[in-house]
Amino acid sequence: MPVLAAMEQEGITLDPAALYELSAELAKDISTVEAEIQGHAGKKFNVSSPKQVGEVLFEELKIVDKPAKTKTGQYSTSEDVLSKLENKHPIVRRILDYRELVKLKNTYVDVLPELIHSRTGRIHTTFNQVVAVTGRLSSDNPNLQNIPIRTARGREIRKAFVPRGDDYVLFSADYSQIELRIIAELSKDAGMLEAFRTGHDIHAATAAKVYGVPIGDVTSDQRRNAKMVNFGIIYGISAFGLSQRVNIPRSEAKEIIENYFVQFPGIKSYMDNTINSARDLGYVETLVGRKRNLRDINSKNAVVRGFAERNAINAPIQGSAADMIKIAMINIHARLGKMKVGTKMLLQVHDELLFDVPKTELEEMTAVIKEEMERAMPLKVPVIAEAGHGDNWLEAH
DNA sequence: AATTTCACG
DNA sequence: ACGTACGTGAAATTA
Repeated sequence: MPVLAAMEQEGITLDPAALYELSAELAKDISTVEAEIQGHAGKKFNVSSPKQVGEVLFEELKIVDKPAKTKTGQYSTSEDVLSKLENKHPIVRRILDYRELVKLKNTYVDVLPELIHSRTGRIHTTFNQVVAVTGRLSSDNPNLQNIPIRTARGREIRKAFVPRGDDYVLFSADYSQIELRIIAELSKDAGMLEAFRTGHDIHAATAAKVYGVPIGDVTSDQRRNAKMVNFGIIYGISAFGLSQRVNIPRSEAKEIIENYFVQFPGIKSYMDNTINSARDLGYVETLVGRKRNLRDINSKNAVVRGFAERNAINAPIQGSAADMIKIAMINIHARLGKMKVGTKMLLQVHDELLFDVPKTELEEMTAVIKEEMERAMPLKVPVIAEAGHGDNWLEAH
């Protein structure tokens, strides 16, 4: 609590001028794209209305025979649906473009500058410690754990988060593949332990095993698929889920998963054991023994039970990573206090910590922060934190 | 107030 | 036959 309170009160500096400029650019692009969409549709309509978008795409343009529906019977126009229909009509790509731009403008660019505190001149979030069921933190009012980074326009927003002054840099340190390292720890799977101990690219190493090729011969497609499988493992994999994400037939996804479990038998048995234990006890535990109750683990409804089973797999993984970074935060905060330095912890984003660091302390802090993150909760495999710094949050990565 | 969508890890 | 990858928060629309 004291660590989070200090971070909340410290806040983070925003460059509002950069966002005002971006807002004007986005406004211009949004009206261009909106006009183009309405041109394709042959009429004006509210492009922000999923209902109206669905009617235009599936009743007027009829771009597909059997449109997907939401659980309330509306046409689904979500990103995963539309991205698969991009080749049906040029309007589809433009709707996705419109959505991206409007999201960024309305959720971040036009809102964050208004939240600069009148006295501190900085942005102050709230970190919630008892919201996420896995033990993660959450951040709200504003949420600073979901600042964009994946698209070009999104990265412009991240650039507006800057150091507290000219003599400072933003310093970021993030855990490398922490959830997969924790699976290696929990499962003790020999192949996964070995992959991390050799320091190989974990997704390439997974692909090499699953596809039966030398690691040097792994293609980018094979690596991408293996990466999706590794994510699937963390989430409690299903053939359906993998087939959706990789866009392959479910039968193919099933084969990949079966082969994965042949290559990593320790993962398979860990998952079976975890679910069986949860059925007996009614809960699962993280590495330091924090529990998540799973009241539906013995449900007779297969769908409900399936959710609980995936929770049983995921919660110890996500939760142990959350425990680890919290321990690191406590130790770092204590150490910074003792050292009487100007470095301040600003934000936590699940596997990343962000700091304001005086340029004079940069070398020292790189060593201290990395060390504390890596030693917070030792595992059977190396725990690696990667650090960077820059004149804004994007460059710090 | 509920639904839909989408931003992040 | 069913409905499905884990965890969040926020905005706009719809009911």
